[in-house]
Amino acid sequence: MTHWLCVLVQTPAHATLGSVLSYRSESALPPGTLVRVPLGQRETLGVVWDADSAQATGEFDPAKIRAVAGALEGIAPLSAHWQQLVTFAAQYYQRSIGEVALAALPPQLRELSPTQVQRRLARSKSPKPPPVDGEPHGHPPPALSPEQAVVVDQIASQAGPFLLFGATGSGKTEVYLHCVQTLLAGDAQSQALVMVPEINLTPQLEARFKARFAPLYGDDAVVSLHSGMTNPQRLRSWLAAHSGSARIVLGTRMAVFASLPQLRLIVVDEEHDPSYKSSEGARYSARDLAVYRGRLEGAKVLLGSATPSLESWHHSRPANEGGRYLRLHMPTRIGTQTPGDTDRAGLTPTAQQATRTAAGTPDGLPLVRRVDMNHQHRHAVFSIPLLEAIKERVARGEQSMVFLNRRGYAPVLHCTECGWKSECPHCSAFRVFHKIDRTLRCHHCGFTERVPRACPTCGNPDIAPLGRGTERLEEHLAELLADVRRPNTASAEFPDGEPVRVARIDADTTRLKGELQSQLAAVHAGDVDVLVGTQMIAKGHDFRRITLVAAVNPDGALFSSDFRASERLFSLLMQAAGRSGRDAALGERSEVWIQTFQPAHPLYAALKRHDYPAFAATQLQERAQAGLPPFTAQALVRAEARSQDIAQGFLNAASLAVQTDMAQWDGWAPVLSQITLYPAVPMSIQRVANIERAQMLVESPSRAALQQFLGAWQAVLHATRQQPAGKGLIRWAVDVDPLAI
DNA sequence: AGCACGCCGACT
DNA sequence: GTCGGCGTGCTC
Repeated sequence: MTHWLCVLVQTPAHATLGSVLSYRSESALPPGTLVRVPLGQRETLGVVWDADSAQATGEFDPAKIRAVAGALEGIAPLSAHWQQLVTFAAQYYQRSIGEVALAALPPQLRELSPTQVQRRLARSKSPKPPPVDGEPHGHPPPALSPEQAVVVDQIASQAGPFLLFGATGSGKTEVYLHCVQTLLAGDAQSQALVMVPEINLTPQLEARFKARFAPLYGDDAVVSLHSGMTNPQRLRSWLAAHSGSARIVLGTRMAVFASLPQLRLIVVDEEHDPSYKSSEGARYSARDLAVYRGRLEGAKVLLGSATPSLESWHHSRPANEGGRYLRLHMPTRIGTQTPGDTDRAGLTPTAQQATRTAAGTPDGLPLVRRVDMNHQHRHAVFSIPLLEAIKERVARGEQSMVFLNRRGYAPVLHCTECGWKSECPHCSAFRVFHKIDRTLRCHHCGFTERVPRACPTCGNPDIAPLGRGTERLEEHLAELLADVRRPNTASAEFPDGEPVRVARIDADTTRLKGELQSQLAAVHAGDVDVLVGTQMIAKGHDFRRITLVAAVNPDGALFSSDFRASERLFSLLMQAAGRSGRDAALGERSEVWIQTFQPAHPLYAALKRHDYPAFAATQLQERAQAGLPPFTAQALVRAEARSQDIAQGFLNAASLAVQTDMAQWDGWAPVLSQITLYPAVPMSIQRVANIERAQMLVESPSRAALQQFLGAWQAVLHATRQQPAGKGLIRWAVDVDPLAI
């Protein structure tokens, strides 16, 4: 008997071809089945979406329908829940369903021939059995602190979703571990998904989860899923999760689409982190999809952060005020056992005690100090008191960390004679001076040239760096500390102690795989006295000997045109503060230094009190008054073209067209009346790699209205592209809930 | 997006 | 004489 099937295939967003194609098959294939299908001259991976329904053939000429080449044997169909997640994501983020579905599968499933997939499948079918001696070996899980115990009880007894608002060092990870452990122990099939924002954070997380769960469930029970893995590794992890043999999946945002047939718990750590929002393809928010997926599958969702996103904070207001998440609070830092000299690699999970520590503040949080730069020498990079404080740390054998969110030596090179600046010829941005290899590098398109010996326009040899990045900061700090010696412990070679060691960690020093881990290990081993870096070092890493964290020049974000800039700054500084004094023995004298020209700014005042709730309250009040998210729903339509006029012209034409069309459609007036369409404007970096970029903001007080509108606008945008206004347009894309405008 | 077909310059 | 440049056009 011939069956008619709808099959999803990967087709580009702008192809006239849809992503749901009709095929026939002699055998019945249930929805969710992975199949190989012929498409033009090639054969590609498809997912059966619907079988034997009227939709399966649609308008398409039945004579042209081809037969599926075959199903991928041995791989169970993707669950109805997974299909629903993909359907929702495609609809919400305005992409084709085929694109979302196929992008959610491991690349090798697409690339490999069915026989190759079979071979991989057979190889992974021989799992090492978990140890059978019932009693787990290794370290017993640490006792929970009273705060952790309360939180764990709440999670066990309530439905969620939960927002775990816990200070850095309050033991959120232990709560995750505990919840996962309870879940797995109570249900022999259940699976948990734990997400972190960055690939860099997965190794420590994996080490910690494996230490806890491999003795109980075997080494294969914990798998990772992130884009830093090789394709064979990803396929292996994916198959383990899909078959149910992996009980815990750890990963970055892409893991939210993992096939987990028995998913019961989703953890989103550092839920505020912008990395959860995808910035290419379907621009999904893995955090928001996690909440949707949890509801869909009946899995508990636990979002954790010391500085929640204002969206999540708002959603976790009391239920009688309309909150949808349950807010759980852990304000206290947990005392840690002084690790002594054995904790060198810093990778060993830290044994925790349920004790409060005496530290900079009553909750064990570091003291925040503001340095008024108005009272410092005009061009001082390091204020005198900060420099003294760093020297004190060196003298005591403690470590300091200095942040600057700008890599390279100087953001611009400039001619003192004619005013030439190191603009990128392909982008509307300056090329950054990297002294280490004497290059000018564009951080947007990658265009790199050697630094000219003299000014390219006037020949003046006197071209100077303007501003500073981490490279220059490291150099400058090394000069300032040149005379300082470390305390003389054992070295006979340096009677007065060795020179201070300044190191730098940023995207430039960690380009090679494994570099970050080895540089972090050097910091942990005490080989570094002062660490200079970008926000890369602010996230997650557990430094035990750092007692001073300094933000040299954070003011920029206070006056940014981006309404989310202060939220990000607050969160970054709180995270950075969290790096200081994690060792209880040193916690007492741990400090965070903020150099600022705005010492009285409310953001810094709230930071000093470690008072996120107060900061969030004022921010939310401002957002409400200004009609910004989370009180308004936003979407951006971005267009790329050879000229700015074409990009903007396309957007404005599509905007006009949808408004005139929609005004005549029955029943659409109420939708349109809730939509605000702004004029097209150039993007903040207008030109990248010689492509002009423009965007248009769409706003609505109603998320549902915005969704309806965007869905209908899609067709108009496609049509506009065919019109004269679309001539010369390269591409366009919708970004729902954009993070930067 | 792939992968065809299709019509013009430097090579075995 | 062919190999190959990337310009349009189609894929259930």
